Order: sequence, then structure tokens, then C-alpha cells
Amino acid sequence: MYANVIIDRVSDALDHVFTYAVPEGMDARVGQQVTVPLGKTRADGFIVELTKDCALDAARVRPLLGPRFPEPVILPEMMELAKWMRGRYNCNLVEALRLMLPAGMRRGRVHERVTRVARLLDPNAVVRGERQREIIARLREGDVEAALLPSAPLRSLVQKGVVEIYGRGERRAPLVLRGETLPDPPLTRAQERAVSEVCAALEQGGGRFLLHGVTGSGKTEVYIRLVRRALELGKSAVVLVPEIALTPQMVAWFHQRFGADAAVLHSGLSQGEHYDEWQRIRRGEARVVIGARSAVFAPLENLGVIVVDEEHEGSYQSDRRPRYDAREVAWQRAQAAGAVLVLGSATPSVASYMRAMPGVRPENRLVLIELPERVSGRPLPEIEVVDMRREFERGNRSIFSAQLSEALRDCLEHGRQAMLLINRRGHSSFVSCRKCGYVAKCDSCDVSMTYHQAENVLRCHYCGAERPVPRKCPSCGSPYIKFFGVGTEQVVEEVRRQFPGAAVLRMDYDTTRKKDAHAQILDAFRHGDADVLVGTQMIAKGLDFPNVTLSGVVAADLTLNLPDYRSVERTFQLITQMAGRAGRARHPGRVILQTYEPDHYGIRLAASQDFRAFYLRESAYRRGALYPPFTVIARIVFTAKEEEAAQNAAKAAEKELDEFLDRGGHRPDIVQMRALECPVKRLRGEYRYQVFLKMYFKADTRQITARMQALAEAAEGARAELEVNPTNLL
DNA sequence: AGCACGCCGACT
DNA sequence: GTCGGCGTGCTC
Repeated sequence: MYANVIIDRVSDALDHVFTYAVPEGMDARVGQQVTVPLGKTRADGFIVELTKDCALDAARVRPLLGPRFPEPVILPEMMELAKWMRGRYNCNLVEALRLMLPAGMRRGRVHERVTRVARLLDPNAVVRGERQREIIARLREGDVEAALLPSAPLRSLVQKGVVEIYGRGERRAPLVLRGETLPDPPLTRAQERAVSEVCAALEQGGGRFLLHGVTGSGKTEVYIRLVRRALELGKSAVVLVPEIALTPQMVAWFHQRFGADAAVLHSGLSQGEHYDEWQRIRRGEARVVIGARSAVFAPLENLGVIVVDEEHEGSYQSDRRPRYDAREVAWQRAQAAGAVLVLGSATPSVASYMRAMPGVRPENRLVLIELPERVSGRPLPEIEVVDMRREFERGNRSIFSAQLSEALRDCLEHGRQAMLLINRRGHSSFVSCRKCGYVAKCDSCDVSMTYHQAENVLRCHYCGAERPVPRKCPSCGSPYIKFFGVGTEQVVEEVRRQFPGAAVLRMDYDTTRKKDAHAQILDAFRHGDADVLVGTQMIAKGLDFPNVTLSGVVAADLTLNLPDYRSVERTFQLITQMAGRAGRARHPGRVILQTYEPDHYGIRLAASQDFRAFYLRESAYRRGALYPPFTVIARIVFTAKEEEAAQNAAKAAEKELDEFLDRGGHRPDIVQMRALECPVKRLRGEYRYQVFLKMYFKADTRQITARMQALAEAAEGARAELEVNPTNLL
């Protein structure tokens, strides 16, 4: 018997199977972790497949040393999923396999997303090598990622004790609550219909659905019933939610409904907790898994359903290698397992909604299920659009329109609560000199700095760098320094100015950075400690405060005009989510939307809450402008300290890609391909260039991205990374 | 990833 | 001559 083993080390040179002989008497299984001899040393690996005979010269085959654990750690279907990911995301098989194991499982070592970093131990060390001296000079400035340094000289320095390599990772503490199981509440008719339609598919071995339920329509209860039905059928279930939605309340609530049957997986768990939960799932003790993105890899057998809640959220796409998309992985996994996939949202992504339209090929098809009404029976609140240009003409210089001020007053007088959305933190988004036009920019990034009043600093929202606020213009010396653009702090200030008696809370990245601050602010607001909650998009999503009757979007245009083809979609989603916050319980709600572009289709259709019209309009735009989902965007981002290095690397890759495309006859499918600077040209002190490519999806798309991956890996003088349909085009 | 091999310039 | 630096190629 022979075992084909993939070595547990990330390297392209090792990204293929090695064949070993299975020792007599060993119970070898696919997915088992084994120790094998490799060259002069030993290594760990995973058995990918078992064969009777081997294609290799028998003399070259050595016996494997033995299993690390008796039980396989990777289920056979997960091994297949990993192979699929290798092709889909251009990653090594081990990179995919590692996502499927809890941190600390391999070698008992920390295995989170640690990056190897070089640190200088002896700054005064004298070495002979030219390259070594360069490394030491760079490390004097600060620690550097090991992957960015030439490996041979670095190795010498480590051996001499001049430099050490350490792993850098991050971690957060969790809070897991447990409670009594609660009975299921009754369903509305629409919920009932949704549940029975999906359950039919569940019993028949699969199906894909897009659950489009308006805010407050009780999608979560539908998920719970599906999961329950799956359990009744002896199957298991995964519920994916965005990381930010995975609050302690959410977790506790899930435990209340499923008791010990539920396990939680997310990045906040400590290594030990993560391992314990993983083991419970692996042993079949927990058959329902709720978690963020990576929970899609939960080691469940006999999967019945995968739910992806808030499916439009960008956080389902990983920003690290491998850059997988949990929605796609869920799709693939569900299909292979004969399980049901349910994508749910109040504001489905354009891409998903289009798959639910007539005429889509069966293999790409989602069945649309709608929950058009709120559980409470309350209608969705009307959205009142206020044209801020008119307000300006009328002489209103405040950031609140007369309508919003009046609505706030009315709300507060009735003892109700209000939520105000402004999708930018800080006080003012840029600081400029009226005399000479100087704009305060970050020293290491190509963006303007935001004024933060609370700490009285200018801060860069990309790298976090801070600088004192200038009292006079650093360029011309004039005192006419002015602040432009509105942020959360300024909205809080304005509420306090207009309503001195009102208690205001601010919720944004700055006020939630501390542990549990997130929950504390929400609890305080829920308990009525404040009348107004001002915040960024983190207040727009999924929150349920019965006493909130006013929801205001202070500046809808902020997100509308970002240089990203999804900015209209995002704005539409944000407005819809925000509108959903008001009037959820007994009292009717009111929604006020302030904008300078009331005629923009994104604003107009969000205001009328006409989803279908919006998706039709947006898809027409995407089709015309050649954007996803009609095309695929792939780009390689080149990063280097020197602008020339990044630019040259991009140009070299462009040239090679150009030749490849000509050679392969791929041209007709390519809409556009060029090397250019990134929209944010400098970030954290490094220059960024890209090779940007748009193409229609064809059979050879995979070949092209694979080629781009190879070009990224071969880049010289710059760090390079391939991104396919990235969430962020900056 | 790790490790050896082999070529190269530079010094006990 | 030998020793360390550094690119290259291989590991079942």
C-alpha cells in the first residue's frame, strides 16, 4: 500500500504529492496527518490518497514514519474541497488544508495566520556579506517580514545569532454564554412558506436559495427552523454570519435555541477554545456550527444545510492568502455534500440577485424566496429624501436639514430614540488652507488626514499615523486653516448644540476599539441611557432597538462617489439597512435621507425601496460598463519602498502577461489590460502599482489567473499579490 | 520549507 | 589553498 502525501510546508516546490510506503499494520486513511522522512530531515504531511501500486521507481519510495493521530483530521470530502480551492484560488493544497484545522493542531505550535518576521538582535554585528549588511541596515529601521528579505543571507544571519525570526499573530478574547433552550416561536405565513420550500429541497438532497427578506422579516427564525429540520433528518448545519454580527448576544441566543448541539467558531476564540469546539464538531457532539467566514470549513459530516446570513457582506471574502470567498466555498461544499445552500439578506448583492433572475443557467441558479413583510406587521417606514442643495440655498449652513432637526425634536419630545448614520469617523475629513489650498496629507500614504476632535489630532485612516493639528498653514503660514467634510464627531457635536438636553452616544471604530466597548455602547443605548446613537455603518446592520423611531442618513453621498464600481450598490444597501432600524416595534418609524444628489438612481430607488428596479438598473450599468458580475477583474498589486521598483515590477509583469495572452489566443475575451498606479498610490510608506485586467468569464479565465499568480510569485524587487474580484479596489 | 551542492571572491 | 557567501535544485 502506498500513500500520496502532501507536505505541511508552504512552498511551491512542495506543492505536489510525495509517495511513501505504508508500513505493515498501519491503518492509513485519507486525511490522516503523518510524519514522513524528507531529504535529510523529517516533515509532517497529510495523506491525500491511498493506492495499491505506485507509478514511481520503487527504489525511490521510502516508508512513512507513522501517524500523528490515529483519526484522520481532514474528512475525505474536505480533501476534495481543498483540491477545488487550489484551482479556484491559485493556492497550494496545504494552504487550503490549513484553513480546515484549528490553530495549534499542527505540531502543537501556534498556527494562526502568523507571518514570519525578522528582528535584529545585534545592531553592531560586523558581517562580511554585502547582502547581509543590506539586511542589517533594513532591520535597524525596524522589523521586516522574512519573506521580503533574500533567504540565503538571512539564514546565515539567523545562524550567527545576529537576527532572529519570530511569528507575529493577533488574537482577541471571546465570551461564550450558555443558557436554557427556548421553544420555537410561531412563524408568519411567509416564513412558513420559505421554510417548507427549503425543507423540501433539504429532504431531496440539495438546492440553492436566495432568501431576500426585508429588514425585520424574521430571516433568522427561518434559518433556525431549517437547521432544526436538518437535525431531525440526522444531518448537520453551518450558519455563517459576518464577523461583526457574531456578538456575545448572538452566540448566547444560538445556544438558547440549540443547547449543546451548537458550536461557535470564530477568530476571537483562544487557541484552546477553538481546538475544543473543533473537536466537539469533529466527534459529532455538536452538529450545528455558527461562525464567521472560516466556519465554512467546520469538520461536519453529513451536512444538510449551509446558511450564509447577510450574504452581501464583503467580509466573506478573505483578505489573506488564500483569498477565498466563503460564499463560493459554501456553494461548492453544499453541492458536493448534497446539502442545501441558503444565501440570506435584506439587501442581496447584485451578483447573487442576478443569479436568481430568470434565464440563468441551472448550474448558476439561485431560487429566489421573498419575505416581503415585517414580522411585526409594521410597514417599512417611508424614506424622506432631503435635497441638501435646497437647504444651502435657503441659508441653512448646518449639517442637519430643517426636516431632520424637526424630526429629531419630535422624536426626543416623545421620549423615543434616534439613530444617525454618517459613514466616516472623526470630525472633519480633510484640513485645508483657504489661502493657498494646502491640504494636510499623511506622510506615508497618498490620502488626506482626518481631524479627530476628541484627541485633537490629525489621523490617517489608512495607516493610523497621527499628527498635531496645525494652527497656521504649514505651507504659506496663513491662519486660515479650515476643516471640511463631516464625520461622526461633528454629528455628535451638532446634536449637542441643537439639543443640549439629549444624551448622545457615538459608535465608530474609534469608540469600539477597546474590548467589549461594542457591546457596552449597544447595551447602554438599549437601556435608554442615551437618546441618540451616532455611528458609522456598524450601526446600520441588523440591530433591533424597539424604541428607535427615527433613522437619519446624514450624508448619503459619502459612499456614493467612491472610485469603486460597487459604490452605488453599497450605498443602496446602507440606506436600506439604515431604514430598517426605525419603527421595528409598536411605534411607526421615520427615515430621513440627506443628499446632494436626490436624482441619482441609487438614492431614488433606495428611497422608494424598489429592490427589483434597483437591481435591474444596476445590472444594466454593470453590463454597459463591463464590470462584474458580467466580467472578472483580476489584478496583481506590486508594493515596494521605491516607486521605481513597484512600477518596474508592474511593467515587467504587464509585458509578460501581454505575450502570454497573445500566445494563448485569449485576446477576444480580454476587455482591458494595463499596468498603472493604484488609486491610493502610496500606503504605509510604500508605493503601489498594479497590473489590472478585466475579462469575460470563459473557460480559460482560470488559466489566465494562474498565469498571473505565477507572475506575482516571480516578481522581483517588489512584493506582489494577485487579487481576483477584490472587495477593495484601492 | 530546509538542506546540500557548487561556484565564486577573499583571507587566516 | 580553505572558508564563508549566495544562487540553484531537490526532496517520494
